[in-house]
Amino acid sequence: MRTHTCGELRAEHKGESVVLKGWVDTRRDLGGLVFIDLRDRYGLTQIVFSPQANEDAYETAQQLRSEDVISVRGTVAARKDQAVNPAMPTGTIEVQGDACAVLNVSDTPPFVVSTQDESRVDANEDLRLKYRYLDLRRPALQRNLELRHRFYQTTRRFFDQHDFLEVETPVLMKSTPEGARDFLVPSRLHPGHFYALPQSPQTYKQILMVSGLDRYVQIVKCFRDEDLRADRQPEFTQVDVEMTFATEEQVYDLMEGLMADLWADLKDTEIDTPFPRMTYDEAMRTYGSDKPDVRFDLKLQDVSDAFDGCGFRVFQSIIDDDGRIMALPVPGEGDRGRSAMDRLTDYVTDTIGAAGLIYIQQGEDDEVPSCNVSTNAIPQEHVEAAFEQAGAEPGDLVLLVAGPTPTVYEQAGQLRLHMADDLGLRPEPGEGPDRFLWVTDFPLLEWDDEHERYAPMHHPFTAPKDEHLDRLDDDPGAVEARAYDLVLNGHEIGGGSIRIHNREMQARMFDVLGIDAEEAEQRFGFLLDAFRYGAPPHGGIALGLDRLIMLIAGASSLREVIAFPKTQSAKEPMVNSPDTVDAEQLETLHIDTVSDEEDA
RNA sequence: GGUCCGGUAGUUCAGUUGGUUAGAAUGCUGCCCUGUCACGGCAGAGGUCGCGGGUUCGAGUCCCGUCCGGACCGCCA
Repeated sequence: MRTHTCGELRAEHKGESVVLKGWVDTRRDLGGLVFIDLRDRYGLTQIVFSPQANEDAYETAQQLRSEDVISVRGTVAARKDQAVNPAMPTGTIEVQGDACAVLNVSDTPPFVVSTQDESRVDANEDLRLKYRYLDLRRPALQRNLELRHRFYQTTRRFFDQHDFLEVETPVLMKSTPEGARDFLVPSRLHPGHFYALPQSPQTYKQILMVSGLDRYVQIVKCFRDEDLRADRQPEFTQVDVEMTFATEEQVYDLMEGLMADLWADLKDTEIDTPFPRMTYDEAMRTYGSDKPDVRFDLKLQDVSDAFDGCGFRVFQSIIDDDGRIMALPVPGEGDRGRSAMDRLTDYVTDTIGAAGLIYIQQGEDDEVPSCNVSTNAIPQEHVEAAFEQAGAEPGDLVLLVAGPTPTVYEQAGQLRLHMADDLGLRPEPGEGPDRFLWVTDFPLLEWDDEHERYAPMHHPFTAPKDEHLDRLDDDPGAVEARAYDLVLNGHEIGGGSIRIHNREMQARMFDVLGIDAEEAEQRFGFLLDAFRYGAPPHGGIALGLDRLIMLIAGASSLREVIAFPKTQSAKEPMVNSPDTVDAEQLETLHIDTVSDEEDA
C-alpha cells in the first residue's frame, strides 16, 4: 500500500520506511547509482537506488524508462547540504530504495511528459490532444483542473449559503427557433422528431421560478453548434442562476459576492466591490465593444462634427447617412513612419474590414498636424479641428475609421485592441490587474440585416425597460432592455436580465420578433401557459465557467482548462469524434444521410 | 463561407536564388560512469519533407488543389 504521495515527504520524515507509487518522470543512471524522480499528482520525489542498498532493486531501476509505473519501498533520508535541491518542495530528502516493482511499463511517449525542463514541454497541440492522457499528467493542466474543482466547491458553497437550490434540468430538450444553431438528437420512438441539446436551460429555469423554487442555481453543460474560437467551445459550462423577485441590483450584489469568494479562494486576492458600471452606449462609443477591456486607456472619440462640411466626399456621404467618423488618438506615435502606417492600413482593410484608414499625425518637430489625405481633399482647418477634438497633442497620431453605426464602433474597437497589443499596453493572460465591469442598458433588439427584421440582443425572454414600452411598436431599435453583462479584462464572463413574466408582454415580444402566434404557441406554449398561473417577477444571470477559469488560470485558451476539449474544427482527436455510425443505427433512428454532392 | 500563419527525424525546429548524400537540439538504442537532479561522456539508429497534381534537366524550396492544426472575420438569442 502507498504510505505517502510523491509531494509530501519532508526532512521530518527522516528514517521512516515508506512506499511510494507513481510514474518515472526522469531517470539519471550514473552507472553504479540510479536516481529516479517519481511523479504523481502531488509532486516529485527523488528515489536513489544503489547496489549496496539492494542489488535487485538497483538492477530493476536500471531498466526503468520514462512513464513506467512503479512501486518503491525505501527509507527517507535527509540529503547532505550540497545535495539539497531547493527547486523541489521535497528537495531536502530522498528515498533510498530497498525494493522496486514495475507495475506497468510504458512505451516511449510521443512527447516528453516531464515538465522539469520548460524548454522541452512544447509539443503541438494536436499531438497533445491526441495523447491527452499524457498531456494531463503535466502539472500545469492538473493545476487548471484543480482550480476548476475548487471553483465548483466555492460556487456551490456560496449559493448554498444564499439559499439557492441546485436543480438539474433536462439535457434532451427541444429546439428553439432563434439563437445559435442547435445540436439535434434524433428520437428513436418518434420518427422525424428531434430533441435539441440546450443552448442554456433558460426556459426551464424560468419555469422553476414559476414553480416557486425561489432561488435556483445549476452548474450545467450547454451546447451551441457555432464555429469555435480560443474562448469558445461547442460544449461549455455555465453557472446558471435565477431568482424570484430579483432586481438588477440584487443580481449585481450576488455576483460580486461570488466573485469576491472565488478570488479569495482561488487567487488568494481581495477584489474591490461593487464593480464599476458602464452603459452599452458608452462602451460602444468609447471602447468600440460591448465587452471593453478597461485595463488600458486608448479611448475612442467621435469626430464626425469636425469633418461636417469638409467637402471630402467619403466622409460627407457617411455623415449624411447617419454614419460616424471615429478617432483613436494614439499618444506619442506622431512620428510613426510611412511603411508602418501602410502595414496598419492593410490590417484595417484586410483584417478589420473597414473601407480604409485615414490618419492625422503631428511629429515632435511638426508645426501642425497633417493628414495622409491631401489638403485639397480635406482642408487643413478640418484636419486640425479633428486632431483637437480627438484630444490629441503634438507628437500624437490620430487614426480615423468611418462608416455606418454600429459597425464603425466595432471596427474602431478592434483597431483599439490592435494598437494596444502593438504598443504593449494589453497585459498578457494571467498578468496585470483584474478589472471587472458591469455593462448595462443594452438595447432590447438589434437589426438583423440578413433576415431584415429585429432580433433579440440577449434572448426573447428579456424584459424591456418599462419606460421604453411605448416605443416597442414604432421604434423598436430604441427600446432598452433590463439586461446586463459581466465583463472581466475584455472578456464577457456572464450575461443576464430581468425576464418577462407576463403572458401578454411575452406574446407581444414574440410578435415584435416576427414569431407568429402559432409558432410561438408551438415553441414556447409551455412558457406562455405557465405565465397564466401566477408567474412571479424574476431574473438572473449565467456565468461562463470555462472562461472564468481560463482567466483565473491565466490561460490563453479554453482548451487549457477543459479536460477533453475540441479543436477549432470541433473534433476531439483522442476519441476521434465526431465519427460515422452503422447504417443499422441510423435506420433505428429513422435517419438517412446525403452526401455533399447530393446536398449541393 | 472568408482572411492569415503553420505542417521537414519520435518531438521542437533550421534548411540560402530551385542544384551533390536534407541538418541541429532533444528523445530513443548500446557502451562507460557511485551523488545526480534537464547528470555527464562516447557511439549508433532514426526522414513518403502532410497528401495529390503541375512547372523544370532538377522541387523540402515555385504554382494549383486538398487534408490537418492554430489565430481571426462572419457566426455565437
